[in-house]
Amino acid sequence: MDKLVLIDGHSILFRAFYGIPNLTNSEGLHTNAVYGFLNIMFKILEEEKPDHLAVAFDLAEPTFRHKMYAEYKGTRSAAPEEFHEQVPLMKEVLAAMGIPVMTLPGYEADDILGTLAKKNAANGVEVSIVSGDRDLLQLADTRIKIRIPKTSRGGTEVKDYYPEDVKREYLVTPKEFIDVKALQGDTSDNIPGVPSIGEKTAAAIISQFGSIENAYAHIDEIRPPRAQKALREHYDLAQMSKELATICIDCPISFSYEDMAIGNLYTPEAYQYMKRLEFKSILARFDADAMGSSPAEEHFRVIDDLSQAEDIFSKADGQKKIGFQLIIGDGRVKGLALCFGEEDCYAVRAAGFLTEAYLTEKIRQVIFHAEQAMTLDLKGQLKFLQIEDDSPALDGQVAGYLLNPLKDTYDYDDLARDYLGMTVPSRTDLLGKKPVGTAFEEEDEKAGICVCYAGYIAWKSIDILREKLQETGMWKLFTDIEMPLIYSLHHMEQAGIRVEKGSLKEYGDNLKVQIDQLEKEIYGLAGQEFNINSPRQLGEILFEKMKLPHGKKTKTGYSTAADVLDKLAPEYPVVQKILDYRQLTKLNSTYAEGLYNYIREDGRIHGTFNQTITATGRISSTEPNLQNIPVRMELGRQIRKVFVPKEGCVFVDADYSQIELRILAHMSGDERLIQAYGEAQDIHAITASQVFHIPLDQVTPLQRRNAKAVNFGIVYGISAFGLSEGLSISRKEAEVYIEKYFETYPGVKAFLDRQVEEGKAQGYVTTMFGRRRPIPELKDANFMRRQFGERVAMNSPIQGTAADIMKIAMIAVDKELRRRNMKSQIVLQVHDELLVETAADEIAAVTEILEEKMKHAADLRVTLEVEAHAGETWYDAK
DNA sequence: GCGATCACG
DNA sequence: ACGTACGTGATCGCT
Repeated sequence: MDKLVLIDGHSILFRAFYGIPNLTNSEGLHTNAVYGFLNIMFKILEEEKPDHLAVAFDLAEPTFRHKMYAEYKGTRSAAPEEFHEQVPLMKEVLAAMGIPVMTLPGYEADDILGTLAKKNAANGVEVSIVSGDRDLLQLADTRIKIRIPKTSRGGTEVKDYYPEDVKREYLVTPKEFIDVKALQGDTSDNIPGVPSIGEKTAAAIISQFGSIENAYAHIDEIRPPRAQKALREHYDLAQMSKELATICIDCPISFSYEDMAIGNLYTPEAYQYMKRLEFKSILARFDADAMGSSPAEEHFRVIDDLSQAEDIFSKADGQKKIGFQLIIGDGRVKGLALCFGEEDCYAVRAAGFLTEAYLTEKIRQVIFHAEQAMTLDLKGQLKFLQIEDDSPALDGQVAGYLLNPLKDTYDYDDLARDYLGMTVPSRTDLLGKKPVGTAFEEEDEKAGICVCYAGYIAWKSIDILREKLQETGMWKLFTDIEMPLIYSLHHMEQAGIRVEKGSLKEYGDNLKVQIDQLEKEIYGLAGQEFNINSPRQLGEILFEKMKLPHGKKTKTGYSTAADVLDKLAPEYPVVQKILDYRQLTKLNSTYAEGLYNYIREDGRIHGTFNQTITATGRISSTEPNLQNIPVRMELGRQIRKVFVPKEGCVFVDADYSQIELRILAHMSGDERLIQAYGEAQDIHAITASQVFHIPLDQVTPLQRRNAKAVNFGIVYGISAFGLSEGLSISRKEAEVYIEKYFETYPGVKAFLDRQVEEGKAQGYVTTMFGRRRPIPELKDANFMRRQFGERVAMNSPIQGTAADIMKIAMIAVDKELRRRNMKSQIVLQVHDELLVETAADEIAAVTEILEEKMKHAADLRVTLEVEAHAGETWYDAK
């Protein structure tokens, strides 16, 4: 069966433009629409596997419709410049892939599509037309499928229309659909229509009468009267509109079926385009091997012989700049990369005389004798690399993170692309899923190349990364905070935290008993067994079978989120039980069982603390996440009792009190807020007192709660909607609160406005310590995303500064503990909290160090308050 | 692999 | 009209 896919170029490009977040390459070219178009196209090609393909575009010049109707506006005149500049680019990219780009003077893309679709379908070809424009539904036919992509939440879904689908949705045939459109009131489209007839009414009238002509012939029978009047007065307009909306199916387009045959899309020419546009996921579709390799590879050498290694190390020793990389796999050193010039790139394999100890000692020497040594993921190598923060080692990934914290990865190929303008094969390109360590050990040739690249790119990017960090004012942040932090995080990971295995098991077993009980009760009340953990099944049981009033509508069904169920719980016992069940299963699977599996031989959990993940500068915690251990609910909080210090130790826990609000006071310089925070212990109460004009001692718990929610809102980037949700009040009331807050603290308002302004002007906002967060959303074509950008502009300087301060404090505490050779060690950092496993005889000293270093990590116009407690478990130390 | 949910700051 | 509080990660069900 022959298959032809026809794409409505402008329409799909336009849709992608508004559907895909703003994207620019390093030249500053807007690329989001092209990117979205290509993804939709590839998706369709994969689904349909057609043998023929073509894309039609409109031309700027007038068409036959303009001649028919002087007022005709033509297609989509009001798109922004960012869209228009992508149209020629799109055509070039398609041409590079050998895909026919069709245009026809005097006609629109629709006409080309209609003509080719009908002609080829008549010859027995299966045709798919891809468009975002529903007017095309008139072309649906037995062998013509209209495919309309919907950019729904991230992914693109394609909705298909054969004639019966059009009938189902609009109650009319494809041919009649033109009449529906013509009858319909103008909806910002380019075609005039009869005013005040909506889609529903128009569809009903046409399904009854078949056409506007016949409807007009029965004008007295038209219901509702409003529509009858409209058609009576504007019948001529409707006819005109019908003519304009009718797609021409015999326009003089000369593309033959053979012209549209799909050849090899993955041409070197197309590859160059994808490279330039930085479409990484699309580049992955190309066979990189066939596209030629980087000339740097000529000088890559694999070493597995001792005497050669000796030569290289002695040549490397004393080099000012080096790139290095320990290759680790299965907890062992498999080799290393070492680079100190374009022609000196080596992958040294650990084998025979080239032992782990030999390699690590040699590289340690080379690093210490260098002025600058760069590597990627230094923390991951510190277990083997016996160096401390007095070494000149720099981490290129962390540098890349500071320069743009929004990326997912900072691998050598990312740095090569972003800072060296080079396209090099990634680890995955070279090795697939296989770990480098294993592949290198097995003498895989490509692994040698991969290892060399790591060293080569680390070496080659030293200068540019330093320059960029200096240009952006982040060099100090890099060298004084982020680099030392690597060592502190490493120490913390090495320390781990002790967990009582037996107690954790007991806790889990206890939960399981209760879960079983609840499960039975829920089945009883529901009248059947089902998977309570499946939101889909649960929704069906609650809102269809049991007919409970459903709250929020969702994408895939009914929402069964806690805030929805909370409202139903008082009235329906089963709902409360489901909430309890959810809580218990969460505690059991994520915490009881989840954590249990991470306990190592030493009785401790050694999680990973990631330094290059968050957009704001915070660290994150994985495998397991030790930064979200329950605390808010008592039952969950009990888990903290299994986190215990080792023998002879207690925990000392110290946390900042309202650090973000204090930072807001300082950064905004609002005198009233600064004074308020200087005086009062209870920040939320004093906010209530000042905002609502009540004496501090007369603030009610409700007023305090409201003030607290407003404070949260301010830090999150205030919006009336968000606050109204948080407080379950109307938007109007929320607006009043916000207004009163800003009247009370005008400096805060000015500060937040300034962040948004700066964000728009510069493309990024900054923390007190110069950390940047780019906010591309502020320039997005999509309103919601722009709005999001504004909230981010308000929040990031605050959250980011808090993160900076905590990092400074953490480094200082860690260094002090080590300087004094103390036995105590930091075991956790939870954003505004440090947990120290403290030797019994060091409690007073540790408490003092924590308070001192945390309070004085930054010099603000308000004091930083720290609360410290000692306890036998984490539960008790809070 | 992604959405829904829920744990934390 | 749009459809939202900021920042994370793990688990589950489902395609």
